[in-house]
Amino acid sequence: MRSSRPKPAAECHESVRRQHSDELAEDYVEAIYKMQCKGESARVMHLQEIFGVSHVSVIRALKRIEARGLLSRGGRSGILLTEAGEKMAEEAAARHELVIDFLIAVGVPKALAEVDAEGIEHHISSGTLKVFQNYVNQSKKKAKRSA
Amino acid sequence: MRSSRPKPAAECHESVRRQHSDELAEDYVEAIYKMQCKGESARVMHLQEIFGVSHVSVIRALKRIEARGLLSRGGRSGILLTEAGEKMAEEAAARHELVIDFLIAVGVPKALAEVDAEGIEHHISSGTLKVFQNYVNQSKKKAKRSA
DNA sequence: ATCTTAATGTAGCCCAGGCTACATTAAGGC
DNA sequence: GCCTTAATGTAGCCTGGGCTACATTAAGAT
Repeated sequence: MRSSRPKPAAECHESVRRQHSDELAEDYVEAIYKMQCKGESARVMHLQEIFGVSHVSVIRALKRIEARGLLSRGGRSGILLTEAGEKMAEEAAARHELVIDFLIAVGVPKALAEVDAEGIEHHISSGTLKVFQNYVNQSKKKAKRSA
Repeated sequence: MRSSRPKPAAECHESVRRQHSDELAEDYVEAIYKMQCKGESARVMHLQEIFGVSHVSVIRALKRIEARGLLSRGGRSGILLTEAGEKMAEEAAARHELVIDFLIAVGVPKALAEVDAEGIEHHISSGTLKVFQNYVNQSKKKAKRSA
């Protein structure tokens, strides 16, 4: 907190920023989570590759995400998700999977579905997600029935 | 090459930026286009309201979009789309409509579909859009048949 | 013609998220 | 024990997009 800051902003754009920032945070915690699930400890260089950005960008993102209490980096022991971070990661991963499954269910080729899910997963309301969920469930039922 | 480089960047993030910037540009030209269709000439204050940002942000966005050759603002005669701008607007509007129609077709309530379409329309590949288009067409056919 | 006001534009700041270039640190090889 | 190297971290710059506060301009009222 700069002490010289007269609290400049109207509140309205706060939410926009936050949302934007959430996207990035979710992508990161999700990636870290997946690596941890595979037994690997997440490293800066891995994330750098995954997101296709410089290690500097990764480090700064991690700092911001750490400041939000989603992870901690104790020295070089890699990156550890906090409980909140894990929760976010699990939710993000679930949403991600759901979007992919949904896209596949409506006929998008798997590879494309995986790409597009990345793009849209952060922009879908919970209401629409529920619809997606229903749709996927229906599709599965139908598939089972016809099998 | 160090201090003398006014064009510092590696190319890789160019595309990311461009894409991001495209989103905003599309939203603007689409909004302007719609107003023009209704016979109104687009004004800064309108866009300000539509996007819920300050007029300053609108002006700066318009400048950047103008610099990209998508519109021109000759004095106070309002904002005019160039041919390229109109083309972009039409495509964006069509995509927008398609996404809404698709969401509705899979069961998302209309109001929600309209909100979510805003969020995701910029992140959907042309391949997936085609799938959406097919889906919508099928739905319409089905609706007609049962009618 | 002047005055007021609303619309537009400018100046200047903040933050996020890119980058490069340089600095440090941890590990391994010798 | 040193020396190289790869991973990480720092400094500093850019652009985009947000804002407030102030400046200008176009119009309408008087």
